[in-house]
Amino acid sequence: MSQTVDRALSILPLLAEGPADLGQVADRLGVHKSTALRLLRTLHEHGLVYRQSDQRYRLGARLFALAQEAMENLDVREIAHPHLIRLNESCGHTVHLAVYEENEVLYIDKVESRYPVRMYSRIGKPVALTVAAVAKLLLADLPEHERRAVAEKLDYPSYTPRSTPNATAFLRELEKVREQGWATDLGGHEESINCVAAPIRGADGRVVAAMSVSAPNVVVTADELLTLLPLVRRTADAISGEYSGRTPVKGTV
Amino acid sequence: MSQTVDRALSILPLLAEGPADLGQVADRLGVHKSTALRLLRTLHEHGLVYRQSDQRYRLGARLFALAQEAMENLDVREIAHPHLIRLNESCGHTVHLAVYEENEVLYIDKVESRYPVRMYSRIGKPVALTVAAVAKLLLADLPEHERRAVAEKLDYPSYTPRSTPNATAFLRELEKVREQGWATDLGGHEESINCVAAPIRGADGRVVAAMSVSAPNVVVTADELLTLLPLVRRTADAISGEYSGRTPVKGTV
DNA sequence: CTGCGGCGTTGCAGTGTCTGCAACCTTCAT
DNA sequence: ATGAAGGTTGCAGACACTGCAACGCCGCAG
Repeated sequence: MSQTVDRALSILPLLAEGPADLGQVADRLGVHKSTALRLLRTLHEHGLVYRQSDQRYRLGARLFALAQEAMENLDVREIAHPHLIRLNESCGHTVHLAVYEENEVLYIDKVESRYPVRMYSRIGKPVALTVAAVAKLLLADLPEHERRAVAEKLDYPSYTPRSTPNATAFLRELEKVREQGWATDLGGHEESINCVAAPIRGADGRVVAAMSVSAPNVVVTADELLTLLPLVRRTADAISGEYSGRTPVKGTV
Repeated sequence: MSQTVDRALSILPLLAEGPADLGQVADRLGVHKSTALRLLRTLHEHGLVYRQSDQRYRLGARLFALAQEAMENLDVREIAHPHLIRLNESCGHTVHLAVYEENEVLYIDKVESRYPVRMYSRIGKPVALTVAAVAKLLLADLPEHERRAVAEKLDYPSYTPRSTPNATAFLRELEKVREQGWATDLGGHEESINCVAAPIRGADGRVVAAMSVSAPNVVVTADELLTLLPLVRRTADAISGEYSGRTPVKGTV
């Protein structure tokens, strides 16, 4: 909508790939060097871009701070956090919290497992939509046409033989998830990792977030993990209760 | 430098404070609603801004993803991480890694303590410059005039009676830190928390990052914490060695 | 049901801001 | 010393951005 801003913002993902010098930025934007310079300067003034010692540009510190603040403003996260901790303390596995936004699902909180085997995942990282249990829950709650649109636009990478193969299978899975009110990922993303997930709902019943417990095969089998389902659902429901204002939170006025 | 981009970027910190509607944004920017709308739209297209269900604007998901990628591109962090983990495993306390950038010091990594007492700090959060041990190390390494300029521009909040009171005291402290090659914060930020920190240097000897171990009084006294200094320094040196390419990293070709 | 007020959105004309150019400067390598 | 490469600046012209005003939408109250 706004050419100048559009160009300036296009610089950010470009720099996210790694540092670049003025010429590279100008080329990839398709603008004159002087133009790129002025855009970078503006970004720099706002701290979004940093000029490292070799004169090349990198993403800047304020970006972290902004992301940080944005995160702290997410009510769900704040409310959910103590519950996630408690769940982790009682079962020992990795616990995730995720939300859906604009065709992406991303982790907004994570509590690490209490044993040395760690999962590779990070707060802020986009989630594999087609296989992750939390993604299934969040997508399953979208209005029908939107769900269909998303499902057909997606790629279906075969992470493992158990990955969701295509849109049809995915939509069927979402339908199932929608009805049963919980979801799993049994080795669909990484062969040896299973997840079980439950939805967190707002006052209007819409799914606002999803949480999951993940554990590798070497620690517990899929069946054993599934025995945690009631606990996961209870936790998710407790969070839903607080989030939608139904459950008064002790300690709050 | 570029008015349009400048205005657009000013929206981000504004939204970081909390969601706002079109009118509020326009007012605070001092522009017409239609102008604000177009800026917001552009930000939206790039995923930096999200329109929540009540039509108000919030910071968007891509911001997390960008911050995430930026962080993963920081070589120091990647190299340091396993060392931090190991240090945490051997001493049990909270371990931080921080860098300096444009008048700010911020945590770029953190390993939580192995006991229930947790510190309030977050990756991406700016650090209290005048008291934190890591900040002292990073500022102490700045060229003299810059160090002085920063010191005089700062506020010196009295978090505790032991907080650095003013620029003079701070500069003296920095000089000391510079000479001894390590730093502490003994209850200067939070009465009951002590830190001991060491610098990580690049090939040219400049301080590129600083790491610290923090622990509350209730767990160990300041004196006990200080006995960890050699271990902290060894860890920092090991990281420096890898970072500057002096130590070949096993497992890497 | 209807009229009102608030808020977001769109088309348009004027102009102020951004663009690309070309010349200049610095740094580094030959 | 000389040249090349990349960064920086001033300028005139073009066009993208701005603010306005009118419109549409929704919720609310009479």
